[in-house]
Amino acid sequence: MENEQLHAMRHSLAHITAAAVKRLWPEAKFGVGPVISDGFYYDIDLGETKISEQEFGKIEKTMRRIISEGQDFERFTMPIDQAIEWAKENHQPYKEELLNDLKRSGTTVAKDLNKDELGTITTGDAAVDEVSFYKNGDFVDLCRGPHVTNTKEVGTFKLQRIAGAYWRGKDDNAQMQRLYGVAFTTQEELDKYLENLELARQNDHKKLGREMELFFFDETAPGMAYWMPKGLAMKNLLTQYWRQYHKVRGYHEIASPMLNKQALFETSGHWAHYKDDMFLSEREEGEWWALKPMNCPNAMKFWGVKQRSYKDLPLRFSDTDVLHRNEVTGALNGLLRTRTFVQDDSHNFVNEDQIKEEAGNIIKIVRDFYGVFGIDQNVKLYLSTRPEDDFLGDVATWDKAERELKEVLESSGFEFGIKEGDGAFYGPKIDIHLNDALGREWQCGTIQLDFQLPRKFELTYTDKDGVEQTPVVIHRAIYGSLERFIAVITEHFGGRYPFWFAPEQVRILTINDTVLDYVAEIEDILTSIVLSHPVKYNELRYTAAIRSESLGKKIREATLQKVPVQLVVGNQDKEAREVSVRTQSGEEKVALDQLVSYLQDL
RNA sequence: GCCGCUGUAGCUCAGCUGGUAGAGCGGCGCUUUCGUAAAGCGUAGGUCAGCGGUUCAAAUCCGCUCAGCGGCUCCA
Repeated sequence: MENEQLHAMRHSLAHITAAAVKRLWPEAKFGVGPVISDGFYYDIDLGETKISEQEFGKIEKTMRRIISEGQDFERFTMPIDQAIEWAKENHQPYKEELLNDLKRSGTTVAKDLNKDELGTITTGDAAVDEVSFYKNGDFVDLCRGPHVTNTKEVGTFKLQRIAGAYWRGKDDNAQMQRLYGVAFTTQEELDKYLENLELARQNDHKKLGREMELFFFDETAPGMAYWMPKGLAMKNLLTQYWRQYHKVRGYHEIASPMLNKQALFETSGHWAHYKDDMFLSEREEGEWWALKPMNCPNAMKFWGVKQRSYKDLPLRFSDTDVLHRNEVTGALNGLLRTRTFVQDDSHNFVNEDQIKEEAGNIIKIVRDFYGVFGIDQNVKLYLSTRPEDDFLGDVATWDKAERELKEVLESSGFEFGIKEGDGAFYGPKIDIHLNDALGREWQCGTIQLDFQLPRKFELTYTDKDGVEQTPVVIHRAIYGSLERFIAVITEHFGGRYPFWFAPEQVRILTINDTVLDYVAEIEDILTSIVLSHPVKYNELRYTAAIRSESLGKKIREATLQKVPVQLVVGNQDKEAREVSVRTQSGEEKVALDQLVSYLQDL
């Protein structure tokens, strides 16, 4: 198989990278060096020495020398205890840790191992008797393989970047230096890959946001977007569609304070967990107020404000209030990760028997919303199940809920994956992921069951037998955050949004000033146009470029700003009572009295 | 928060091993009224992210801080 060969090439390059690093820095201690999509990486601990990109040339040169030396990859095995001795003698503590895990559990995959035992020394019976090594030249590495037979067979590669990475993904462990490389069979493939990467960067929402005048950031408000008129138009349109859609499906929109005293979050439990990530203000000694980082605690208040009956269920409170989270600086990323954001939130109160149907209803909303943008085939859904130990509630309830969510997913027609143990401590969840331009996955929509929050707020309803019961809450957001959703669809469409969603849908381009009266006439028509699908009362967004510039320049500007419909207006058009319509698919003449229906049919 | 990189005019960028800042676009003014991706001329913009240090001299070297990007961790 070609893929297996490419995998072996990349894996071998990881070893060659490590071998080169060892030649340059003999004291290097190595972690793991796996294959990833498009390439490979190797985790290296060089103590105080920091590799920077300036050293890539030197490392690559050494790698090329190793490759040209034509070293064979030789596999051999060693008894496990002897391998541990080898790691000790060669001062490879990370390998030693991996070997101890192998000996005890037969695996080095951290999540399959008992946390408390991770990396500890093992006594007693071994889970594996011997382990395999690969040797190329004088470089020996613990490895399952497979590899190419000779270093000359590794194809073409390029070191890409260096980044810090915690050993075994735990931030209290040592931070290693992760050296990333990309690798392909041929130079053409590598060039193509780098070229595509460059093209993907053209679709960066931060770049398009500036060019299309959608939003910007300022260093006095890190992680918080400023919305320009065109960007705000999109944000409002998302909300408008959301509001129209939910209103007729049994959702009740609410709004609540943006600032609460700490007591609210103490009740919800967030104070203990997330105090450090909240924006706080100490109004009086010892009295803290917090900008709300999520809507749930306030949403709970709406249930508790009056007596509730089983007849009220399901009861759905939706809102789009502004939230603030003091995300760590390193996590911020344009609109993809902000400190101020709006969730298209809802808290649906149900009883346990209604979970499945309600989750099914929400999945249908997901289908509709993502379908409206034509991206329902691009989503990836994940079911996250009960965490190993850090969870609340009884296992039977969890199991039943997980089973039901899985059934909902199975009948949804969406493909989905399962993230074992990745659920929140209060309940299982379904996440909806979308890719950005660089192929990174971002969680957008989410459906989270919560068995705990209603208890914390002591919320109850009276069932038909007159007994007090506790409802279950489903936290759900379809877009996720409006900010992130806009980022993702901007990158998905490269700024060329569907016509109904385009921030500037139509631009009139004049040829000279003698048509200004005709332009006014056209503007009257455009002002009257209201689109009705998929969003009702979607007033047409247009501008007129009437400045004394060449037509070529006006076309260039409108095209760069990705305005989907350009109306060229000159004397010929004026006399013929028509406009020259430019779209991505070409150009055509449209009679003035046909303009409304033409635009409404786009 | 951690690791690496980056920060020069509104934008995109140039500025070699230190000698005290430049271009194109954009803005403004004048001219031009033009038919499908950049009209012409002129002009104004910068404590070179900020603070401190080394030096006769710092955009350039060093330190700290801030912000952004790529990863790691996190993501209620």
